[in-house]
Amino acid sequence: MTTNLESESPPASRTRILDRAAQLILDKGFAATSMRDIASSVGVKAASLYHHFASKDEIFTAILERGIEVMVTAFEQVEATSTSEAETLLREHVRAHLGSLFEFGPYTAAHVTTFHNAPPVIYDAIVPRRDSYEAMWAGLFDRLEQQGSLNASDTSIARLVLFGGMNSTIEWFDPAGVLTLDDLADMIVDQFWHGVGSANAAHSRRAASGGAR
Amino acid sequence: MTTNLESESPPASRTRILDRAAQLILDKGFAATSMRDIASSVGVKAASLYHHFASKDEIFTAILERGIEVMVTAFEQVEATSTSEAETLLREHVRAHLGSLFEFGPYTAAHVTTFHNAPPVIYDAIVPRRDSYEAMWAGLFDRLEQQGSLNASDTSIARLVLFGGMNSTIEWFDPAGVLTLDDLADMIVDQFWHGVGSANAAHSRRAASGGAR
DNA sequence: GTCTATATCACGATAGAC
DNA sequence: GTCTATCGTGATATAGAC
Repeated sequence: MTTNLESESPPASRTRILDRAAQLILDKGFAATSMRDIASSVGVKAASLYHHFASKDEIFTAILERGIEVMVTAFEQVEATSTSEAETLLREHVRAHLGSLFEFGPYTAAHVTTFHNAPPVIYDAIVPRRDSYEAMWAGLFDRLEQQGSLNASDTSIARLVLFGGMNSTIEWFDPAGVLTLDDLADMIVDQFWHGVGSANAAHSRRAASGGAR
Repeated sequence: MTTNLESESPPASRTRILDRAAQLILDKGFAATSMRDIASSVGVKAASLYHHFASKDEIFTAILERGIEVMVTAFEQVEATSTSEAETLLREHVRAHLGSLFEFGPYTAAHVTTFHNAPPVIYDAIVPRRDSYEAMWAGLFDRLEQQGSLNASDTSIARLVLFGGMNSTIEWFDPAGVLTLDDLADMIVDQFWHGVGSANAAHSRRAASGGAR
């Protein structure tokens, strides 16, 4: 390596600014996070941020985009290495999404918690990318359904409810606790796939193919 | 009735202010909603709001409290009229919670979407009430588990994931569409109770009591 | 690339007339 | 109970020195 200056107390790079800003926005929300807050967290004055970004909106937009990028990358990585068995495939995707929320910086978490009331200009700019990630999951669910692996009366709603459950974990799950993200993914997929109601109590509606549980 | 003055264009009552404020806060978030915004929506000037509330924080706190109050009332009403069958009871509770989100003003919806990054003072003031609502659900789940109706490896996590799924509906469900809230509650409980994985694909783990699905 | 200084504006809140 | 007028503060953003 020709230089090692960058290894200690780096100058305020775009990445460093975004890292800190994303954490603040996750904690306090976008509107309540000031440029002075971000600058202070980075260790510079507010005016210096404008050398790296044109506006506060641009910082927020970059964070939301990065959040999606993390999720998309995680999804594609599973697709590239997956087995064909339905439940296992879903488990890997759920684990990957949880990884996006907890393991790759605050970008995805900030995206999930703050997107829905972002300023309209930002919201509209991000929606297409967000839709494209959602389309990946919709495609996955379509495939599972066509295989006969999925039995929901409405797969879109089943997917959205699963998503809501996954995304809510950032509000209550502590990845440093006794349960690992693998454990959590297992529990979520178990619940989604098999249900948690006792078979005894519920010999109801779909008393079909003499199967499991 | 002795007077009917109050039936048209009422003076800015506390309730009317809170109604409008809750809707704005649901849409834009607390920090991005100004007293001028609220006043404009009510049809008065900002200074007039201070005749009814001491501060913006007080308005927000009142909205968050009312959101919980709506949920608690809905929960208690189900408890007071419920049958004993586990799945039906859960269905009624899920329907009641969805009703709180969609049918009783924007209070509960605003609570769910904006609470997590409320200013610390407000957050701390609301947490106890929020915990008491959560305790009601925890109690319900404990009862279901002791009956043998619930089969989750961790009932708290099962409950939190269900909650995440329910609460996410305010971001994507349109109660004016083809599906009713009853339909939605059915789908969510079906998914939670029975799972949506095909029995064929998943004769796995818990191949227990020759039951349903 | 970061700083000081500042322009401009919107915010929450108050005072006091009506 | 609502208004006009305003205070003090902190917001985003810019200008220009270093």
